[in-house]
Amino acid sequence: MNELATADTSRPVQLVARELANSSGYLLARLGLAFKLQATERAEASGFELYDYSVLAILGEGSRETQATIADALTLDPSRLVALLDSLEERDMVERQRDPQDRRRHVVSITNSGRKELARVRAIISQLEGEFFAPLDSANREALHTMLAALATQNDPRCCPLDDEE
Amino acid sequence: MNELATADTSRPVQLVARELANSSGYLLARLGLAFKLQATERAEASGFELYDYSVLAILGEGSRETQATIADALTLDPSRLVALLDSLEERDMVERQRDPQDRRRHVVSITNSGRKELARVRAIISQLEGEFFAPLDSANREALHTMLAALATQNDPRCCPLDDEE
DNA sequence: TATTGTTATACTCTATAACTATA
DNA sequence: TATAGTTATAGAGTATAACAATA
Repeated sequence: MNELATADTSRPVQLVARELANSSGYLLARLGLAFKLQATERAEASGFELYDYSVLAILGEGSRETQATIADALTLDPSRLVALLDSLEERDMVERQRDPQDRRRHVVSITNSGRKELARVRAIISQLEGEFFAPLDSANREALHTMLAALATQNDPRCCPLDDEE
Repeated sequence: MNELATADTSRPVQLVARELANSSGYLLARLGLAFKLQATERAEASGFELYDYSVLAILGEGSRETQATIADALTLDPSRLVALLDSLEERDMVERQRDPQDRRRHVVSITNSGRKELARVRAIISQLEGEFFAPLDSANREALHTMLAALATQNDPRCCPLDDEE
């Protein structure tokens, strides 16, 4: 139940301060949060946590990873990753195996079922992106992405190390 | 102390999944959060909470506001606003007065001292923006802002109702 | 002794619900 | 009875610290 929808008769809609709306940083933060919330909402409606997608995406690309490297890539505390992997493993999307070389390590890999589920979440997020960026035409969307990538590269090189073309 | 800085010798830097880095939504969320964290950090280093800036910006523009309208503009629960205003009032940046028309209401207004402090935070955030968006030249920065405003308008019209020029 | 993954603890944040004073 | 602002309560989320197994 959205209270904003019911309040529109009682008082005029309060606008964000112009000063903030004129700030690209503010818009960036606001839109970024909005996108994340919507992505979370849709993913959860289909039985995924948003982090599930990140984990599956990493495992779907790279070779088999150890928990420490996954946590590192996600900038996530290893202790938080445990519950995520427990859940993914219960649902047969990933497998944990002891590394014979170093029996302290768990080698995590994606299962066939996990790849199918990855395709499902990918489609959900992709659909959302289409809607979210709909106000921009294709050329502008590409220009936006290039600029965001440039900012991300400065902000955290781990994000977009080389401007490699898709 | 950033642990990433100390770990660079032990293992190769883990990169974000390409699939995520290629998503504009992901970059938006990541950059938005990064900007907010940096803004929070700098503001707090100067004795401000980030919300202080929002409140002061609203009061600095509009006429005198009631607590409900401020909370509405910030999409903040009125109960959370109380502590914010308490703090601002203690520091003589805002004043609360009973509305004679309706003694349940508090009319909140910015003080002269508050205007000076507003100028200070504004400068801090403005400086950060300059650094954060430095990878883009002036024309691109403007193009980016226009696109973000278009997205914000779709996402929440309360944010940027008309594309009014600065 | 140090490291990997795991579990337990404690703390912060915030949403919700009660409460008061006015209407 | 309903509303504006305030205070109190409780629950979620998470960072931190302890832990067991292995190196």
